[in-house]
Amino acid sequence: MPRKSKLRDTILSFLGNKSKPLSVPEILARVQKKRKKTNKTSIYRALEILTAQNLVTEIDFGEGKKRYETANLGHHHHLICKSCNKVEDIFLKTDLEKVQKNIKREKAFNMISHTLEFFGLCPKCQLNN
Amino acid sequence: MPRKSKLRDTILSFLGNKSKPLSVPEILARVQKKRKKTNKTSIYRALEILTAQNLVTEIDFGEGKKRYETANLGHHHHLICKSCNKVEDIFLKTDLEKVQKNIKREKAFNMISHTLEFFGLCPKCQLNN
DNA sequence: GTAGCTGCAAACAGTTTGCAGAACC
DNA sequence: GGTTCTGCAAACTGTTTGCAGCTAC
Repeated sequence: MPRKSKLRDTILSFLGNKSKPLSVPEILARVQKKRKKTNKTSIYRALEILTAQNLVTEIDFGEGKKRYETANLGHHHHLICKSCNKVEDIFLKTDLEKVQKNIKREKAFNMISHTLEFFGLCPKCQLNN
Repeated sequence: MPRKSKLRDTILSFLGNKSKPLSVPEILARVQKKRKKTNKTSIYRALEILTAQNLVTEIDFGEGKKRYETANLGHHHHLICKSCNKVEDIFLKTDLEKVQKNIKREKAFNMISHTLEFFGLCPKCQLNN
């Protein structure tokens, strides 16, 4: 059983202030402003535990590194601006329920999860062009 | 303008034999069976050109490395088995046209692209449990 | 001959592993 | 006191960069 850990609490508070999903280097930089000697290894291990506890969700925007966000928002997707990199959460009403059911029926594929991210230009960046 | 390149032709032929989308290490291993001294740098640069020419598509299954497949199948998604790692192509009839239109209308977000991958258990692996 | 392609060495970024010491309960 | 957490050093993997030599046209 995991014990109380100040580091994990700190990370959770940063991910809670959700500007956007944070990468390990970003989390490390923020944590080190409070505690200089914090090590990246500890961040990786803390995130591993938080993810296993379903307190944090791992996402991947195809940047070659993972990002993390609090899980308490529930299942959702993201609009990622290719120009300013802003990330907006988006909750699909019907989601992909029907699509997944069709796949299960037609392919006998037992669905566990899916990833769905949208890339484009946010309203602001559409103007600056 | 790109010239003719034996390496790019070789890579294309491997991606054409599509077992599943290949990563750079996998492509390198296959190419080196034919030409031992082929360098990974050349693979990366060849793929960069092929991607720019829209002959090859880059995909990311969240493994910490990119994968590549021929673009000639057209836009599609993947069913990835979490047990045996088999990858099956899937073509969604309606795709996400409607979803994307709604987002554009509601959020004024100008959509460029999206990623959508499904993870689960293939029929075979459902039995071996 | 000149632009593009390739190999090699080195660097770089994110991530993982092993071990010793500190913190928790 | 034993288990969990943390820091540090080192390694590992995928990717990028600079430069010199080779190839295609």
